Amino acid sequence: MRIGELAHAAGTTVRALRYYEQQGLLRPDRSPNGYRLYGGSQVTRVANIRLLLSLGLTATDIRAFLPCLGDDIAEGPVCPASAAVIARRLAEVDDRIAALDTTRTRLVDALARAGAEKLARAHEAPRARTTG
Amino acid sequence: MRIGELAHAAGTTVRALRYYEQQGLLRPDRSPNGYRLYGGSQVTRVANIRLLLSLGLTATDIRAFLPCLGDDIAEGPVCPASAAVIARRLAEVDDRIAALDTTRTRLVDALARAGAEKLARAHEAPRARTTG
DNA sequence: CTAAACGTTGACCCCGGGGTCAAGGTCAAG
DNA sequence: CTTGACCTTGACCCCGGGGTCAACGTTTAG
Repeated sequence: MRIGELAHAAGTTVRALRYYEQQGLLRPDRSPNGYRLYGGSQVTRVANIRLLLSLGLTATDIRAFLPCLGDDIAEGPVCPASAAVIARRLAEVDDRIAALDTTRTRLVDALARAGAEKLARAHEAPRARTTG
Repeated sequence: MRIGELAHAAGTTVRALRYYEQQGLLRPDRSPNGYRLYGGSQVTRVANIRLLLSLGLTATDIRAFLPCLGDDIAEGPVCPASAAVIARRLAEVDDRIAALDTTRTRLVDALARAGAEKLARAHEAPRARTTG
């Protein structure tokens, strides 16, 4: 299949596929006229790339998944080589969450000082509901 | 005082101050030779701008704070005009946190499938400790 | 034959908050 | 006069993930 067909099958755009290739995530064959040619398994591969991107991994990060990028990573096992990458990203996410929690507290505080006590109280600690 | 002095006093850079001005957050006088001239109160103003930026507000958002940007917003009341801006930003932060929580769960899950069970368990639910 | 619908590469645009030159004006001290 | 520290505006660079042209080649249908 050619790039347009793959883009359609994978629910993305031609531009994105060329970008993934530029980032070293895809290596399509070329027909004599220069067109990119993809096999059907590349649909899964592209889906995996997009899944990992949605998790906040960068294109560079995803290169660590190359050995298992053709597998069904949403369900099955992920290649061990990527564990370090995931762990690092996880740490970043934890940091981001902690920072946002701090920010949240300060915003609620500022809201209270803005004379919007009702509004502030409504937002007081909504996240507590998720654990208690 | 001139821009270099203010930058030093406010703990930031000349470039940043010019950027804030470009964004409409500062309006210094000009000396006959074109140099920017700032009063001492502008130090607080710049500190406020930087505080709000650190909370994730954008330069555009901060324009809503113009009426109270000279006050001591870290301690005293914030001008009511900015309440809506803060509330909106708060909603965004809540969304971000929720999204990151989801991402976190998926990352831990992926980590487990990567054969790094110990690592995954270590990260299992560290945020639960903050509420329980 | 021709037009449409594909494909190709290359290059500029976006966002946010500035960093980092470049090229030049101004002012005090030596 | 000269040096050096300060100031000015303008313009390009960064990151990530592409969007959106431009200018051109190829294939397919009528």
